[in-house]
Amino acid sequence: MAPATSSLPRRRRGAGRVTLADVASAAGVSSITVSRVLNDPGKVSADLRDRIVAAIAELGYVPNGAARALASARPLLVAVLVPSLTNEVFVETLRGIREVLQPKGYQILIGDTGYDADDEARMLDTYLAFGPGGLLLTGLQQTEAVKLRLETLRLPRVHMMELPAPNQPAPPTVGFSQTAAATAMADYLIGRNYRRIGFLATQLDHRTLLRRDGWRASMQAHGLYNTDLEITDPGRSSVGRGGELLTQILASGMKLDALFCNNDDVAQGVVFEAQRRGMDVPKDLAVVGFNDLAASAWINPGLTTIATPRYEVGREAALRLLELMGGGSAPAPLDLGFRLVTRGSA
Amino acid sequence: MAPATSSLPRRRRGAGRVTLADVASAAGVSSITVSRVLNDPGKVSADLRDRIVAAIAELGYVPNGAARALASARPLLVAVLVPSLTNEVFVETLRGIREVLQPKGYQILIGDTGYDADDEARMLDTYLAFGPGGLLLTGLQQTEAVKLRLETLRLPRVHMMELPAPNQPAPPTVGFSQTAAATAMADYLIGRNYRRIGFLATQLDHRTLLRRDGWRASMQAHGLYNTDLEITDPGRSSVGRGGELLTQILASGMKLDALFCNNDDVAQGVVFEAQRRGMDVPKDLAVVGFNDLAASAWINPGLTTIATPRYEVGREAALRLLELMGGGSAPAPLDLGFRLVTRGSA
DNA sequence: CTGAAAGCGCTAACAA
DNA sequence: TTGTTAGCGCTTTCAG
Repeated sequence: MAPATSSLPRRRRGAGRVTLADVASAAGVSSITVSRVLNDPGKVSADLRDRIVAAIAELGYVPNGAARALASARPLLVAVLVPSLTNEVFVETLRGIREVLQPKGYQILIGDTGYDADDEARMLDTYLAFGPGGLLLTGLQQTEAVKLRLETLRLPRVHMMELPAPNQPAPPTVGFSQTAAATAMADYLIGRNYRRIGFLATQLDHRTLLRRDGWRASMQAHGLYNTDLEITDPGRSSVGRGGELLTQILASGMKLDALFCNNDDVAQGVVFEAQRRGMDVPKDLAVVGFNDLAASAWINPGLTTIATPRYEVGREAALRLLELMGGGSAPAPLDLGFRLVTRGSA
Repeated sequence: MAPATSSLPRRRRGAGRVTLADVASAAGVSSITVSRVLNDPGKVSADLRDRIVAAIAELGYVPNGAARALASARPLLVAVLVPSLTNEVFVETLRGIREVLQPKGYQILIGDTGYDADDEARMLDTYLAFGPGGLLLTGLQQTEAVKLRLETLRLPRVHMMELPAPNQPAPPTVGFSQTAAATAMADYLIGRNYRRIGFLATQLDHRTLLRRDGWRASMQAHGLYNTDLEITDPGRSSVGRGGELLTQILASGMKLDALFCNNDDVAQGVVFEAQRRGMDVPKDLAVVGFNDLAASAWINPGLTTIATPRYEVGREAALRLLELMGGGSAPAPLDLGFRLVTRGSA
């Protein structure tokens, strides 16, 4: 006698994962009923539901997301591209994103572009292959190729952290004015009677350049601008780099009464190094940063800085993306502002 | 005359994404040939290949990952569960993981469990639905339900950061001995003639408890152990919390000559707060941490701490996972060790 | 080197 | 409330 299963098509691939059909036959129902229990339990009678739930548990069934995505054409993923995971700022943005998207059933594919536009382009293609329902991108500086692809795909997307030029057509964006924030900070320093205010720019990503523009605007408006005051270092920002750069500045004989660092990591390093050299911050050198990282309130002296709404940027961007994915129309850019936080360092 | 396409089945779902078949007909070949160009270009003649590549570019074709995963049963994802993305340690572990897995074509699904075993369990189920080829988990303390599910699934997995008890059956693991590291640190302090060495435990995750055990072992071996020396705070670790806890300790009138903090964040906060109070570190109070975060070398005084091989843990764990996914047999636990880094703080 | 047919596991549409 | 049928877009198997 032939084995009972001989007439069934032999399972060729996919070793032996438990499928919907397995659960269905164990519970004595059709697959679609099991599917309903999973997706819309209200549509199945309590009786059957219990039997099916029991069968699922017993067999250890795990739904196959690929099959589900393919059949329903309803995306389960959102791709998020940030420049760095090492940076507290983007981690908090991600937290905001997650808190909005996860309850809605979306999983997040996180891409770390390493501040590199070409890597971003490659990563985008990879992630697109997973059929995400939407995209969350950092900044507005994508490569031309990426922009083109984004346009032709017509995939819902929201850009984060910056703001488009006013009165220009722009993709949905949630952020704040990096430039205005830097101008506010420079104005503050000038108001405190600092005159030789250096700008220390590391990393040189687009947001750093916007901050430098903001500082320049203020300095020029007050007749204090001078090219020498711009100190540039293409390396990655870090506390250590901040210390090293202060050492270089001092060695160069450059005279400054204040130093505006493009971010808090660097500013903290400058403060630590100044301390090590017995300099008094802010008397010998005022130091300010950008972002208000968690530790900035606790170092000595506390760091004067710009508090950026990164968590809120994440939340609001995700909220807008949700609307877009639901068929809503493109929202206007949202400016979430910033806050100047004054502490002992300037 | 009926339109040329009238005999084709009407496309019901999935609006209008460009498919393999579209590319195929544009290039005048069959879909499978296009598929081969994508997956194994060597098997297609240069002539056809060029035509197909052109068609792909022209139509802006993006492969559908769900369909590919479903048809090939070859997983494209690896799920990684870490307790926190805010923690530099895990971010560096992730970097190691990515550097190994991405060149092999795997994308990474990152889960942030928030140090919560139940959330970890939920997250695992969600991620399992994406059909990952393997799992990278932090620690060895999963809930019973999770352990059971992991056993029945027989999904390749590697645990990170800790080490299983010796001579016990254990899942593949890459890490180092948290306990031995803490013992080494306590021994070091004792060797420097510190006697009243407090242990400041925040967060209370499993690795913190292991570190406490290591400290206890050393203290007991030297007859210096005393329950009062254990200071416990269930809140999340942070620089700020470290400062607050030092304040509490001082207010309580407790006398200590050294403080062993369960991680560097907290230790940094303690150092900053001590500084603020005009205390001399290490004379009035020696302070040590755990992990050797980037900033720990730069604060004043530099922090004596344990350098942990988290980047290597990520790399090695990913390498082992790759082997397992390729059908290799379970590797023995790998101990990557640690390094005691002495700086000014103790 | 290229293609036809079948089917991965699930859900949408329609029927009973 | 439940089931039947077809098909999502791709790759596998097997032929040519």
